[in-house]
Amino acid sequence: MSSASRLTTTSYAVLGLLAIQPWSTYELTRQMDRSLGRVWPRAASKLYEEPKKLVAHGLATSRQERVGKRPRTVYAITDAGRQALAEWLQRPSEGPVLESEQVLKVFFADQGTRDDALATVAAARAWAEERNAANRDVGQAYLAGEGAFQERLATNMIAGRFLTDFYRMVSEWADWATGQIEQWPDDPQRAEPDMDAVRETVRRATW
Amino acid sequence: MSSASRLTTTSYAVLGLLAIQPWSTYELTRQMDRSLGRVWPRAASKLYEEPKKLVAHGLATSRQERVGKRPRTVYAITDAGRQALAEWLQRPSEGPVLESEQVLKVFFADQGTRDDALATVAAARAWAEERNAANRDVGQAYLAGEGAFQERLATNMIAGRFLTDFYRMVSEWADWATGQIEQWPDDPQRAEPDMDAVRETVRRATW
DNA sequence: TTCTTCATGTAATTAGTTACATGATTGA
DNA sequence: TCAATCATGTAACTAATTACATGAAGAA
Repeated sequence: MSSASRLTTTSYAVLGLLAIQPWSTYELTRQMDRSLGRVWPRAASKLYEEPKKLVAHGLATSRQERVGKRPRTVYAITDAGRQALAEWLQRPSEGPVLESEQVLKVFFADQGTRDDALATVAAARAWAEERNAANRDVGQAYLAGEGAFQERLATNMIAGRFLTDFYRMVSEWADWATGQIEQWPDDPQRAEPDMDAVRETVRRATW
Repeated sequence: MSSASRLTTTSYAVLGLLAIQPWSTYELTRQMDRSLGRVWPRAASKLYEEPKKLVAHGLATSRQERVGKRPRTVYAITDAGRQALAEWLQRPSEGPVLESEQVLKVFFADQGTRDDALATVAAARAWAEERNAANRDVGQAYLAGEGAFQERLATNMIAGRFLTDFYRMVSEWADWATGQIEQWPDDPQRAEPDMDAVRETVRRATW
């Protein structure tokens, strides 16, 4: 019995990190902040829970260390863990899930002011630039031979490129949206749709 | 007190729909499926809960109708609701949240086979094409003058364009990734990073 | 008239977050 | 030596999901 509850994608995300090397829980949270969290964001406290589940399933082992008189836990993957990870990699995946409060607000922009809408897309642009800069720094570190886990560069790059493309897309969309909204009158309810832009958008959606 | 718990972004998403017109709960779930759900996905059952909260806060009213002898509830926004919505539109928003099991798997692709990785990116591409087709159909309906809520086209288009751009980006990324992975040897652990591709990616990230 | 799908919810469960507590380390 | 930050967790809470139940309408 013991069951220990089903493994989720988050469990496998942690398991994947353990496949690289053993980590203490805190180190796992650092990795989440830096890399993994961009495509699978979870709160730090979750990372204190999930490895226990992996241990209960026999996919990881835990070892107590101490720092001063304070204990800490370091987790390592088992052979069964590597096998479970490999099986997971063969299974079909869910498509991307996107949540954007900003786009949601743009969708309802006619209920607010034109300036609200402009501020919202400007915030989206700022967000994209900031994320992009951090992401680009990682890439540059690799180019300089300073990236952590150089041996993982081939896979890292493909995921990193996804982020680069995404941030760039958000930024370009924000610029385009700014241009559109600037053409609105003060009361967005009276905004006339730019039919040329609609046509161009439909064309862009036709590959 | 009564408090009725705090309003979340999901509450405002529903409130925004009610600002367009009154809807029954089921109709709200339809809208989620069709439009809103692409940027703020929530399960149908949530849409049976949230409007009650809006009513408790005085932001909406509910009216019982019947279909046969079966009752159903139709919600409408109040003036206070419109005001709350307008205030929400002025507030700062969270940036986009992206979750991708597929990119996660690519990140750990060296723990599986090359074919697994190819299958995963192919699935991402298929997902993007499918979503894109549905999204494009909406745009084409508008062009044909058949879109629902033509008066909302100006705002709809900006949100719709975000989706178009996103699906396109995913699809192009998947093609690029396929080309990269095809160069890997059978065992992805031995994959040599394509340094030219790294350089090009860093350049793309430099605006 | 029965089966299927559409429609309208409620209940049970869970995955995840926020808040809290506290020891260790560093540096002003 | 005091404050701030890094590190290590647990507890309380909640937002959201899945599962379930059932009536109505339309199709076979």
